[in-house]
Amino acid sequence: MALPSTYADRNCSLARALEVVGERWTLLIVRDAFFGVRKFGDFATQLGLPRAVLTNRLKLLVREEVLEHNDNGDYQLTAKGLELWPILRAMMAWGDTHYSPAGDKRTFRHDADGGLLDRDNRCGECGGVVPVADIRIEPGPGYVAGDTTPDPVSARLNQPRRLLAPLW
Amino acid sequence: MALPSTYADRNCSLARALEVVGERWTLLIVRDAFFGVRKFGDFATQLGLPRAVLTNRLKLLVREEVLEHNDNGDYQLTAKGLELWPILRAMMAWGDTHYSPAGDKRTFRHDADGGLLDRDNRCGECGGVVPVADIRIEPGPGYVAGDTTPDPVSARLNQPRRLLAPLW
DNA sequence: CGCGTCAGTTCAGTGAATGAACTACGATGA
DNA sequence: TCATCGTAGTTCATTCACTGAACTGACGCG
Repeated sequence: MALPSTYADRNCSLARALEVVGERWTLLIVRDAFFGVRKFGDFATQLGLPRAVLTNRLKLLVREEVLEHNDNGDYQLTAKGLELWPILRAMMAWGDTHYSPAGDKRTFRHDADGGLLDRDNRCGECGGVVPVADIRIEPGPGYVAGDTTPDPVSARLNQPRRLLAPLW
Repeated sequence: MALPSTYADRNCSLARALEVVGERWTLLIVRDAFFGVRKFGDFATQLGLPRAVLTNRLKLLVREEVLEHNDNGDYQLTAKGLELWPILRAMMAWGDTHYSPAGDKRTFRHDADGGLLDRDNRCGECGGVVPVADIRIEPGPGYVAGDTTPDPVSARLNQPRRLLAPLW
């Protein structure tokens, strides 16, 4: 979707955004990066996508400065990448609303005071807008235990944890 | 992306949402629906996508109850489809921020009082959250005139207009 | 009846995704 | 020094989806 046969409408910032994060797997990779995944192998394990595709996507994301590939081989979100959070949040919210009748699959809390976050990242406890790094994610009422592949990466991801904190 | 080879992680509402709106073209079709496009031919003209692909995407969106196909052949957003607005808004905002140095390509205003909307759809004038149907969209500072194909559908879309109001 | 328009369908060609196997390379350790 | 292991990719044959152009079928109009 990205480079070959680009979207025609240059006046649409949506089309431009989709050229970067609109391809299959890309947003899931970014989501995993928010959840603390940083290593090639961990992305591959957790997402189960072909390694060749992962290579291409990571290259694109690094080229577009959504991720940076640092010296010890880790892929980490840049400031530009962190700004994708509202998109992920909106998509998860829509998916939860319409495809998870038992309730949200994940809950987001303010790590400092445990307050629930609304969909604009505002804390129900202290009322402030919580920066991404201070968000704690945990399984929500709609979470189905045992429904994930029991790989060690997923196991860690499904523990309550702070966003962006490295997995290992 | 949708049915064949579905995303594995059933506990991720993001993956579930992406199965519906994550395929190439789908979000652009939904965007056009917000902008008032309702007819097969107008989607095809405006997006320049192969008609076979358009057929598939519309079928999927109707099956998922994002659009409804009413008796006179129009495709219109359902309530579930309208709830995709925050996703579109977030993506357009990100695209504008990072790929439109001259400013936003579109501005959103409260049609009643002309107040600028922030990224949560709150009106800068009256302070209320504006429902989608009361949003007026118009070319913003980053809009590049003459950069779109001069088809009649695009021409109408680039006039200031209310969201959801039919094109014709 | 003849013509144009709209809404799709069909089809050959191409490019990307898939899955499995393979390679390159640094760290460990006998 | 050399074998072993884990990580990070690459390669490749197959499958699948997208592309673009042409075609079909239904409806409206004069």
